[in-house]
Amino acid sequence: MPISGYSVKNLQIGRVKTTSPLVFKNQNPPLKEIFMKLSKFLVPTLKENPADAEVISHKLMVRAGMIRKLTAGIYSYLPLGYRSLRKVEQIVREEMNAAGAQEVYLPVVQPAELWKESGRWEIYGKELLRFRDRHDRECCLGPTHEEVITDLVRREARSYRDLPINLYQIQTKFRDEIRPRFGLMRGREFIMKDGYSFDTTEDGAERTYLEMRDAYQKIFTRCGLEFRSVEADSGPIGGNFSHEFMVLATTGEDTIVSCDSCDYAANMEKAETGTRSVSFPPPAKAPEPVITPGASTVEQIAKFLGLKAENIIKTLILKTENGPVAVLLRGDHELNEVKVKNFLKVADIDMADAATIEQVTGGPMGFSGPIGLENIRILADRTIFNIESAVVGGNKPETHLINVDPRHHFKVDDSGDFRAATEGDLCPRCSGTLRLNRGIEVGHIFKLGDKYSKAMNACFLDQEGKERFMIMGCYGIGVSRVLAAAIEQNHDDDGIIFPPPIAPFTAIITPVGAKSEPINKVAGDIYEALWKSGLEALMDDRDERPGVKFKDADLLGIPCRITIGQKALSQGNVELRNRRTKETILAPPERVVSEVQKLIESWGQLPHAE
RNA sequence: CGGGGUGUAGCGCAGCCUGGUUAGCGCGCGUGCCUUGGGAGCACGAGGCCGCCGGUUCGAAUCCGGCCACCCCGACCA
Repeated sequence: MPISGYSVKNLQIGRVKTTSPLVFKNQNPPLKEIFMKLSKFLVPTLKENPADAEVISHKLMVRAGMIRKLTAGIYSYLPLGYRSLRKVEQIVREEMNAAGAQEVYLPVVQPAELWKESGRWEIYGKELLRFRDRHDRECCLGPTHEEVITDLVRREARSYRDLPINLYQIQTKFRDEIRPRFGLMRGREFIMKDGYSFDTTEDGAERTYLEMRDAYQKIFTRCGLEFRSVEADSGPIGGNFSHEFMVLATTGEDTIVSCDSCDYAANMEKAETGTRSVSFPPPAKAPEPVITPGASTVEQIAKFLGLKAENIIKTLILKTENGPVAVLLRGDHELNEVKVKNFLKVADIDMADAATIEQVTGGPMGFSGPIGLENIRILADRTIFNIESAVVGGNKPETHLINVDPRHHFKVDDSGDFRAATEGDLCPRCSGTLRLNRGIEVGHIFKLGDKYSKAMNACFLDQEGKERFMIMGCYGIGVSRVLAAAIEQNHDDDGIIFPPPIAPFTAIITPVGAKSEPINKVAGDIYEALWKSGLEALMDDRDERPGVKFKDADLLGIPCRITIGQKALSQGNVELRNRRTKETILAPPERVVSEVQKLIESWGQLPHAE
């Protein structure tokens, strides 16, 4: 049934006659949005969870009618999902523009030649979807656009006068993931904002990097998300020029490490650990072998000898392309492979197999120790030197050594930080304590240096007329993943709780109870008033029972629900309900706009739902 | 790619082991009545190449073989 005062006829009244194709009249609000009726909107909500969904954001997005799967890792966005997606896009766009970046749109299909030039045709692996066109030319679908952008800029920017330049696009990417999962979180086709900067100097590139970092802070703040920017491993580039932006959510796949008293934060790969050194007297006893039958793991040895894992030093034998190395770690700590890789400057690290261990140590797997270990480089995590009396492997079957003092009883080649950070570790920057949290990576910024400009000969002439390589940076945001992450972070048992800036609508108007002319009239008036003040409202004009409307409104996660029913209306009021706090207030219709505005403004001050 | 699992109505599932009339159930959908503040009730109804191909059999959703798709764990990766 039509909302009182609104019919198709009214729609015509608002139509602007364009007198000339050169005259563009901007309408606010856009014409068609004046008719946001749920009865006409494709929002197929479901009561039950889809069988193939594992994570909450996937379940809720399907149930709320935001997305539908076409095939593995590939989704269609329905009107509601697309509205939210475009909100995220728009925030990204505005902040990128404000930071001086320019929007472009690059091809999805790319020629193999470019990828061969950068060397990635061979390196990239099977995630790069390759195919041939009718002329049998090799092509691929763009998983990222370093090659294309570098090619563009090297052709068009020849002088330092053309630089710096920072270009970005918001576009569909394709990565043929081995196992797509978690809905939008790890799809094969996804929407990404990728940006690339070209500077003339290292200093300039670093300035651009910091500008992008600021822009990213603004973007995720504006999206209404709780996030951290964390230091990430920047591999061969070095320095603090790789940051990941993580949305905090207990369901996140990544672990982030942050200090509880300073602003240090890093991902697990990068996270350093602080140490205090402990002093204790020289050893009173000499190492002594003990027979440890069948006890090869740290847990077994600790149990067998009746001590804690932290009194044990475990000796890991690793294989690298430059031969095996030994790494000593405290029994309760885990290896951080990236730290070892970076320290040794090697590309590959693997746990050694039993045969290699026997060959290197002379003993079986599970009984390796540093004493008597020769012809192998030994790295020690520095925490082992705080163990006064340690247990180590004996390099013989069923044998360990006790009473071992790491400072006196064996030698190591290098000591340093080689372990994974753990909850409660000392902060590497201050005297605070490290905490571990789960997060979802939604953005990554990276200083590329001249990796691509060198490979693809992207040069410019400097003031002296000398040819130099451009210094690049790249900056990604998983736009579709932001949406999923927002839901992982903001939901409850009833459904999604969208932060207002990325909600598909700000308010949903829910007329309930027996149909009556006054209720419909008020609903229509409120609807019009909200749109006129720039607040996007969805009218639930369906002929459904109140329970159905309430459940759907909760599921969709629209921040504010305005209920118009007989009871309150007889007192001259309508109800406004905050999706997040579930608080309901009464207000007369003419105050609805200001109350909705108030509700939205108060949103940021509240703690997040999770 | 290794291991495990599932394909039956739009969605969620039972039936399969032990072959046998017309393949069921819940939700959803259509019509009518009734109801109207948290996913109501009653009645009637529409909707199925039982994933695909082949085999066994008088007879296959059911047994056998092959293929395809999807899901989970792992490895991999952003």
